[in-house]
Amino acid sequence: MSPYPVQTDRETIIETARAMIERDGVESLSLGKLASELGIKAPSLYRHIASKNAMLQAVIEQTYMNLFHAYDDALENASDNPQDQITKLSQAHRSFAHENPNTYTLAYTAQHPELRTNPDTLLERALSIQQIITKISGQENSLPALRGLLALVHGYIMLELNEQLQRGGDLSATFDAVIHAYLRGWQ
Amino acid sequence: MSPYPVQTDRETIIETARAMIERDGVESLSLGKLASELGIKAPSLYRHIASKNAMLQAVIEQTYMNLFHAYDDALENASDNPQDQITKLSQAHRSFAHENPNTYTLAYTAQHPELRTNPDTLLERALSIQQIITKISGQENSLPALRGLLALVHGYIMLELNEQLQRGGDLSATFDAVIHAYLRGWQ
DNA sequence: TCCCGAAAACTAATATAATTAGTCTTGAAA
DNA sequence: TTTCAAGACTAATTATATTAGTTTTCGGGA
Repeated sequence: MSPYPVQTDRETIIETARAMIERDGVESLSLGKLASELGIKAPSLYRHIASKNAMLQAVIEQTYMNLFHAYDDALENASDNPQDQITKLSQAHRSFAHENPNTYTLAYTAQHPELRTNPDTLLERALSIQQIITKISGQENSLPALRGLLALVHGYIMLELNEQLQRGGDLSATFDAVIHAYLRGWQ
Repeated sequence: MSPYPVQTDRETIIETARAMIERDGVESLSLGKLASELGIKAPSLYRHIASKNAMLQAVIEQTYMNLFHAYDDALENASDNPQDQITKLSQAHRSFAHENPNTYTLAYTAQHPELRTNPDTLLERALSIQQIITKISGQENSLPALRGLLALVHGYIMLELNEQLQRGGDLSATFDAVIHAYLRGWQ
């Protein structure tokens, strides 16, 4: 299977890159530093990845997978009350973003089209959350209500991460209150 | 005032950079291309700007100024009904982002702390919007309600710009409906 | 056991970018 | 007319992504 003194493989590269981005920010990640952390030289990376952008794309995809895993954990700890499920999912999303601010931001603000994640990956998750929302908003409003929820959760997090909510107050409690108000508006 | 055959000045540099970013994206803006568009060589830019980051920071600040100008225009065309005022402001914000997607995204996702805009610049605007919100949510909830509104508007726009709302439907109408539901939740 | 091919590493080289150092030019003011 | 400072220029440095071409060594077949 593996010839030579194999130093690394694609999976290790992606995970190392992910960790380095999370630690130091995307801006400061170069293929040289990444290779060095892996004990190889930069050009050797091209045996495993097509380009730096392709590598970033893989990091973004992995980040979504990790986020979805956090969703799963959250749903396991939720009651069968839809309001509670949405709250738990939203909190899980926010916690994930706070634990992984740099990769989260990377995943959600990928400029280059080349870096965008396949929508189908996201669709399946969206549908299952939409089913929960339907119980609150009704069938006819479930897509708008879902879109607004995602916008609210993501927007709140981005404002926090960009330090644009600096006027004090308990930001966790405010988050919960805002979600609650939003859901009430659709009932 | 101006010695030599002056080719450019700071204001022209910033505005040209802003236009180029809007046209081609931040990623593809180099000081070389910028200088070339201005008819000079890259090192000459350093007579007017301290660094590329300082220049980006100025572009971001200008973008906020332009956004605030759009707010002013919107309020002139609004009735004295707070619900109407918030709707008009939100629509103006969204329109601005759609007309200036690249600079809008740059302004709102500046990674480097070096690029962050002075919070005081934003505070004055936030306060005047908060006054309007107070009439809907009441005094005690006005800060959370304001934060949620900004999150909702910004988050919705970012999802649109990142092409994460691809399942059809009238996105403008949905935006209005989502804002409306949110405000109802705080009444 | 030996050899050989392919995977995966390496070195060298190229192109693009940001930035710094040092020099030249010229318009305005003395 | 002389001077000087602002603003331009060229040359050089450092990083970085990427490509080309070369070397190494293991595992499987002769």
